Amino acid sequence: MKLIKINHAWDGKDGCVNCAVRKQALFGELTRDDFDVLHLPIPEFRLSVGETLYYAGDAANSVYTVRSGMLKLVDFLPGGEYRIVRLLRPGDLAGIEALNARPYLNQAIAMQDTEVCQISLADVELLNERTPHLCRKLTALWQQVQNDADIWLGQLTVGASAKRVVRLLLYLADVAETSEFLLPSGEDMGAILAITKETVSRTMAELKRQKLVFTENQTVRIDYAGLKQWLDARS
Amino acid sequence: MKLIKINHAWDGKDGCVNCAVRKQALFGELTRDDFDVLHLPIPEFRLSVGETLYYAGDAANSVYTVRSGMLKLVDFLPGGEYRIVRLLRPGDLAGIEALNARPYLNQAIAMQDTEVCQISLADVELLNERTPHLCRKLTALWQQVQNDADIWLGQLTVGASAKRVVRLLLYLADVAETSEFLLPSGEDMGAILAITKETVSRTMAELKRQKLVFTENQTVRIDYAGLKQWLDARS
DNA sequence: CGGACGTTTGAGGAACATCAAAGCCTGTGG
DNA sequence: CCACAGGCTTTGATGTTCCTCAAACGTCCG
Repeated sequence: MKLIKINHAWDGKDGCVNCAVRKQALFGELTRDDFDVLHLPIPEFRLSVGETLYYAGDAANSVYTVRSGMLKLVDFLPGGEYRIVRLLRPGDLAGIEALNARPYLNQAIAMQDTEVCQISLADVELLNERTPHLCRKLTALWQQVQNDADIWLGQLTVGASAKRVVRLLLYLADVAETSEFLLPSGEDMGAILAITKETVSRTMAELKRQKLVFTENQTVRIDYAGLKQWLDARS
Repeated sequence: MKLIKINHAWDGKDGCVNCAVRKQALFGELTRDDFDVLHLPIPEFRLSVGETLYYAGDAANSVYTVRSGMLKLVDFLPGGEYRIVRLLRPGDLAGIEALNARPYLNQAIAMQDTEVCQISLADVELLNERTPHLCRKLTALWQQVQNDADIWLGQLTVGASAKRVVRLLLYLADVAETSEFLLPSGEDMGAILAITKETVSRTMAELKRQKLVFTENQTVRIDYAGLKQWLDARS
């Protein structure tokens, strides 16, 4: 793996303290002094679309805070198929299983241009002994994992394929906090929903015909309320 | 909810310290002295098949360590369908989302006669300030959640229905650590795999014909190696 | 301009859901 | 002890959904 390492002018303590995603991220509840414990500067990497941050089974020495962009966590099945089990957005923590000294469970691949901060296991452990803040934040991040798994399992892999597509669109709008966002490729949507890209395409075409979604290039705008109603009508 | 409360002769500190599932469970890494912090005795409940431990949306003041039996975590969908998103076995922690002051995410229902210990949020927080052991154990338990979610998403909701059934049987054997175990009802297996109970029944019938699984009453014995081979043959 | 890649659309067939009825345990009350 | 009701499972017949395969179309880059 030879990812591009970024060197900011503000590398060092102030960079972290003022980080735009710090509130949501792992270091969200640390005090300014806590940062003195860390090995600074924190390495930061930039990934382009399709690049892999780590592979399933890799020895895990770091976790990564997503600063911008989006990562997909992918399971490859014997036979070449793949399944996307989670999406990571700014503030999320990738490779969280490293905290148990386990190899990475899945492959992390950038779906857009993405920036991540690398946090070594050693730093996490140092901080953990120093302050209870980190444990609280960790718990919150794990909770997020469970929350997502719940949505994935309860809503995105169940029922008619059209419903799944609509639920995914609503979910993406929810996490993006806007009804206009970058649409994953048909194949990726299929890998999230456990349906084929052709079925995704057909469903999207139908939704466009019904004026519930509008696309231009990669970006999509959805009629959030309309889609919710569409869902309720066939539940 | 009026569950049956159990009163053991050994209620108190010794009961916990000597608990059969303590090593895997939340208190696994506590020292004997740590127990002095707790409000003892720890309340313990017994649930019969079908009884509910808590409902989705209930205010969550406790987590529960499963001592024996099995719980299912269930999502109910608008329309009466339901989906099982996780199974909890002895040593697992139910209601883990309570640790973030969130209401319970799903309904917990006993699939067999089941015993649980109730641990109040207050106790967890007391311990957490006193010792870093708990945080480590919590992290391990959250990891388990992620692991399971991964298996669920990657293996149990993907591919032909027969493959899913076989993967579920192998999974159940793995967690039970024996190839002979209590078989969930057809409807429950369907709710885990996102297929109908009829399809489950047909698949099981076929596997019995092929001498890969044997049932008597509720218990099932599987030809573990045979099923693995069966899976590999059609991957 | 041409090639690679992702999307769209179509036709056909397989897999699974649905509906329905019969069979099988289990517990209950006569 | 047997009869019977209720729940769960089994099996069958039918229909729909969605996957598969295939070809055409569009878009991005060299």
